[in-house]
Amino acid sequence: MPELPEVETTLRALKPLLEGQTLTAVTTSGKALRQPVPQLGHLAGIRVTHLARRAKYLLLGLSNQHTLLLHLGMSGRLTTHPPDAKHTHLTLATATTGVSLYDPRRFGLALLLPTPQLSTHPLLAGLGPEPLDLPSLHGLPSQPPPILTASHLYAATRSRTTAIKPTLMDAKLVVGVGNIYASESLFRAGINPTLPAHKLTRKQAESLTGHIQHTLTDAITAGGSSLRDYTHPSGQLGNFQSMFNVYGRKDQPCPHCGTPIAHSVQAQRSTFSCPTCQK
DNA sequence: CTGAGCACCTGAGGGC
DNA sequence: TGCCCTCAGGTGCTCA
Repeated sequence: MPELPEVETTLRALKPLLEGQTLTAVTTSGKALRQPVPQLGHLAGIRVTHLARRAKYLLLGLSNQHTLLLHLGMSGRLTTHPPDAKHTHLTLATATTGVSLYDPRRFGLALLLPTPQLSTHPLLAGLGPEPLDLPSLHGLPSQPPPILTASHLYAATRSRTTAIKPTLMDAKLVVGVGNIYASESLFRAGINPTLPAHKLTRKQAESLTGHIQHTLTDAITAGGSSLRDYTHPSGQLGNFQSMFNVYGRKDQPCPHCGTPIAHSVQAQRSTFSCPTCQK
């Protein structure tokens, strides 16, 4: 499920459940995610001091000068109600609730890192700017990360001959733009996903920057309502997908001009676009 | 440095 | 019913 909007809404849902709470037990499945999950039983009695985010990494600051870094991969969720134990790889229990990392495909990640070394950890050190300035970026032990600007997008694409769509998904350039929102942002900006990145004009860089930011902001607003279903048992999966203009809509009419939406593959990932609106 | 390809893993859905 | 194929929201590695 997770692109940046879902990681962000997950964080917002978990914050009131975990922040300031003492962990009563931390259990792991013993199965490896992208990397082996460390033993975490010794975190019982430790307090979660704050929740933060960098790119799609959730960062749980702990009272023992360590940070629990979590990533949801392709299929991960953090939920108070995991569907089954088979794919529940980590559970953080407090006096009042339990939050589980549920991840069938196991592309996720759980690492315990010394907080002072967080910003220099290889996973985080090379990341590009954040698309949005959000409260979740603050409270990190280091300075808040830079925020995407059109100037950065323009400058950083000058040396890239690869198509703009896979380039947008490169976290060295900008973090948090996944496969769905790369297609959606390019549609909104009217830019062909196959345009070589270095051919992006300054004007297009400005437009694209704005549309990335608006698309993600809209998705966070909508994702809040769909993701709540994962942490609260009451709801069904939200109508999250109804906001997509092109993603998953192959052969359906473009919402602007009615032309059938085209599907292609770039860097082994599905791309959706309007052949008329994105010249 | 860039860019292309592959790898990790499980489950859902379509065609036969 | 079952088998086989393709596809899925991410990221990091290798090799040219």
